[in-house]
Amino acid sequence: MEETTSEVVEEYLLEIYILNQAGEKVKANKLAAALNSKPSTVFATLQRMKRDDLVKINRSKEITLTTKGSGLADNIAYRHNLAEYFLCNSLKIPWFEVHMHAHKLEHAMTPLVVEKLAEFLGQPQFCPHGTPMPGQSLPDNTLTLDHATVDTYVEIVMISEDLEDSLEIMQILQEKLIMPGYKHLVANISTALQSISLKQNNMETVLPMHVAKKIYAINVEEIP
Amino acid sequence: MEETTSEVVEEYLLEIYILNQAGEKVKANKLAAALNSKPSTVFATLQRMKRDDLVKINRSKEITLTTKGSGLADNIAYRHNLAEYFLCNSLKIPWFEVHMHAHKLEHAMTPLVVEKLAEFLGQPQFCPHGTPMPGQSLPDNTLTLDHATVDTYVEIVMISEDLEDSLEIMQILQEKLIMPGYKHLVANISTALQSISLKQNNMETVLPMHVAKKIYAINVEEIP
DNA sequence: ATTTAAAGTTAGTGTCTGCTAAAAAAAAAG
DNA sequence: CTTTTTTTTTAGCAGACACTAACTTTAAAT
Repeated sequence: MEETTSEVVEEYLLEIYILNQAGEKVKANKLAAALNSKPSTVFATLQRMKRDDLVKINRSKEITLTTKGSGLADNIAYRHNLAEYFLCNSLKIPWFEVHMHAHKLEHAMTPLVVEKLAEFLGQPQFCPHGTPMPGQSLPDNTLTLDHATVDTYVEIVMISEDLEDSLEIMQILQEKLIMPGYKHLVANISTALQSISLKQNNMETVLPMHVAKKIYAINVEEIP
Repeated sequence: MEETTSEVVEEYLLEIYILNQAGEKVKANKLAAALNSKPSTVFATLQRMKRDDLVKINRSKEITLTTKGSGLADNIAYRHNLAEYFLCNSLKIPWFEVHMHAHKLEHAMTPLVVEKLAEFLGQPQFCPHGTPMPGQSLPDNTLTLDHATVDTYVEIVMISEDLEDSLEIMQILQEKLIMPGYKHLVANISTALQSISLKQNNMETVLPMHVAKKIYAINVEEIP
């Protein structure tokens, strides 16, 4: 009956969950990079997680969460997003860096704290970076910026979780107002340079495609 | 330069700090009981802490914090008290149980979170149980309830940290309004029964001396 | 002061989490 | 279809933290 999940395993669960959400195939290798760990360490931890029925690994080494693992991951993600919301909106910690602070807090929130914090915050439905809380989803017409069309206007809806690990990128996004709710003109897309350029208020931002791919938006009418 | 303190060691530091504050001599044995751990485990951990210059142990086995350990403990205690204040006043988690939730959070608060949380809460000077934040202290005329005088009125100022570990006791204290700010009549002191009885609003509470010793109060004029 | 009880210490284990280095397997490239 | 590169896995090691069981020292009690 004793089902305690260690902090390390919680981090693995969340990372697998996030990579999953992003539609990527999760391989041990990628996990090691994301978790800043060595392949052999990841391997060992995954063995334990397999033993504890948290993950499954198929013949082609793809890692998926079991029902049990998925349930836990859901909960961890919720705690993470709630913490981010609190840090950003209540404590006014800068948007670009709430992720790392929430990452510590998420493992320390008891069920009662989660419940009361959600109440306190007014049951937020999205984290400050636009990630939907469980039960919520992004609009149907959401697209990633690498699929945007030149000369259309987009409204940012979400920054993918795996961009959040890079403080440098996040800081630029904040400076350039590439944040949920803000509208930008898709000024240029260069296949040659593999980049997309956004304009807002005389401010131009050039994003490499691999970053643009991690940013979700919807098409909107021209800014009034 | 890498000076990371594990969660376990942080708990040891805080516990030693608390027992110290209560004026008790800290011995490994008492620590084991307080930390819900085995003597041999405590011994091993203390060795590591000694190695890392966090504690000193003298010939008569008394454990004291080094300057380094004391500084860390101060900070941990501050995080703990800040967390309690937040849980109690912002999240409205019941007074009697905030301790255990704060106990988890205290290890997960980054310096920026501490700073911003303190700001958000308006730089509180006492935790919900009356423990002063660093820089603050209790009134000069503070006494523990085992030294109260019959037929005088007392105003509770602080519940000692080590009572907080007992949910049962804390729940009773809350029910009987034996909380900072509340005034009670010292109705009776029985040396035979080793107990003290408090009265407030037709409500009588009998406390054993060993509990009364952990409750701090000041003498006040009769309740109007 | 000798006995008894309590507290401290040592020895021996085990799990989790990390690492390096090397081997095996799989995928990519020529 | 080999060769090269990448990924996975094994093996071996280490530190933190937890335990039990036994042993030693210290303190308490008679």
